[in-house]
Amino acid sequence: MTAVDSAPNPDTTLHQLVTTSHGQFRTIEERVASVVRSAIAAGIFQPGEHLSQEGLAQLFEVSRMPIRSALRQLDAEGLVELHAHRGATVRALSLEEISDLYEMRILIETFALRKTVAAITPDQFENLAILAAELPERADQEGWLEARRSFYRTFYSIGNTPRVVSTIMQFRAEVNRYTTGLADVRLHTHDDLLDRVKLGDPDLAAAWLESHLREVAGELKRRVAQRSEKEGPQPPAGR
Amino acid sequence: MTAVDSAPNPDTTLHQLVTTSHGQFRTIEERVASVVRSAIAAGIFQPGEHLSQEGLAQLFEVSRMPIRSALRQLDAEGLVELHAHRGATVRALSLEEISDLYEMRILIETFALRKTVAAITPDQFENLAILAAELPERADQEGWLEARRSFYRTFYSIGNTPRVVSTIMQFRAEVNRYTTGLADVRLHTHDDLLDRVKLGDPDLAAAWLESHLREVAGELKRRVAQRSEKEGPQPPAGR
DNA sequence: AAAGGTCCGATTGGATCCAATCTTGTATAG
DNA sequence: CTATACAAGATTGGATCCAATCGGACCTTT
Repeated sequence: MTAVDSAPNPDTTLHQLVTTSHGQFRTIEERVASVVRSAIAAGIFQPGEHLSQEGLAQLFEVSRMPIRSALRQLDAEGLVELHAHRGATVRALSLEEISDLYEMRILIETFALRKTVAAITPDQFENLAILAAELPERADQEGWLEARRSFYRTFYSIGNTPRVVSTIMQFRAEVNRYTTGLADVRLHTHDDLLDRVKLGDPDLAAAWLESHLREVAGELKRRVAQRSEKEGPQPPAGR
Repeated sequence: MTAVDSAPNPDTTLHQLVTTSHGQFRTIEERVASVVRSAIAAGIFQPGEHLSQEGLAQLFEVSRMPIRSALRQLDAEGLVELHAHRGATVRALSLEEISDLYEMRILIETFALRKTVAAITPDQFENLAILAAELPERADQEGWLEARRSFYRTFYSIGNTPRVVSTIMQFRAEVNRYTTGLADVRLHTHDDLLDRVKLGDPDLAAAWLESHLREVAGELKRRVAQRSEKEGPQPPAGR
């Protein structure tokens, strides 16, 4: 129950996530993993927060077993931290780790973007443009985050192997919960990206992506820095 | 039992792994995950092979539950593939995916290596030199793979955040099982690496690492290609 | 004889129960 | 008054049992 009560207000959103996730998964653990992943991305479960198996089990109205499986998976994905006999906490990233994550994103995503630009067909481009056009109207809605994930997944899947795409999506998932506040900036990011892709120059597109990611990382670092000095100086993240 | 019998001969090695893993883990699932990870890296469990929960449970003489948790974790790490109600198989990488994995390794590891070169102290260097000197004599022994893993982990931990190190180790773990045959080439790789690090020039060290990884990747691709044409043409990896 | 459907065995997913470990509060000794 | 040791409660790890799903064999039908 701590997992539920600790969320100040968006508790309703959490229940929405749980209830709307019913018919779309083959097993319960997949359902749980997906919902908790989304909840962490949306900031409903905040970094450092303790997630008790019993609380989640009551929330989903299932036993603790699929919860455990889901947490194990999220642990390997880097979203939660599991300590033996002490339970799970939402992983908190230090300023330096966020910075590193963005550096790695720049390296991998520019590598992948070049391939995408080289491989994309007019049909695929049109399809992506439609998806991008649908995104703004879903903003602030419940499926927003998932829709954006889906867009980038199909985008990078063009010209890249599943292994590369999964790495990209994992990095994105890890930083997502820190970027939820910058929605105003990122509303037409997709259009900007597609504009560069349309030109067909891999170097140009890669250069734009790098500067864009660096910009976001900078703003993020600024925000985290000023927040941490407001809450008083404390080591990156007490364990 | 299929999991045991299918290994033609190194079956004994598998039992060695299981028996020698007794006192060093806090929970059974950690033990299982570690042993299976090593077994996949060593080629005892071969790509595409089916791993039954019951077989592994009998092998470790435990219930199926810690097996399931361990498999879930290895699935998220990319070493096995989990299909609902159909069990786990050792993930088989296509030629293109191996290539991509090495490209990503080049990007991330050169990034990390520059930081290591810049941050390393004489004491740390001496410590690593000792570890590297111990490696050749443990070759072909049982703890060889783990010792090498440990070396690279401590190496990259110098000057880099845990998040970066864990990404590197994950990539390494995924390609390890395809590189077990090239031990002759990689016996003094560590010394070569340390030589470059000793010079203190990040660019030089990064350039060497890139060419080295490219060389290994090339040999790997050649080997996989000729093996697949010997076994007859077959799609990358049937599911 | 080939194609489709149905039934049964095998394997995995989920629930309940028990054991082990950690945490917290309390009491006692210094 | 502080610090350490002990003990009770809570939470997680592991085992056993039951249910759901998948695969293949056999049979029926055209």
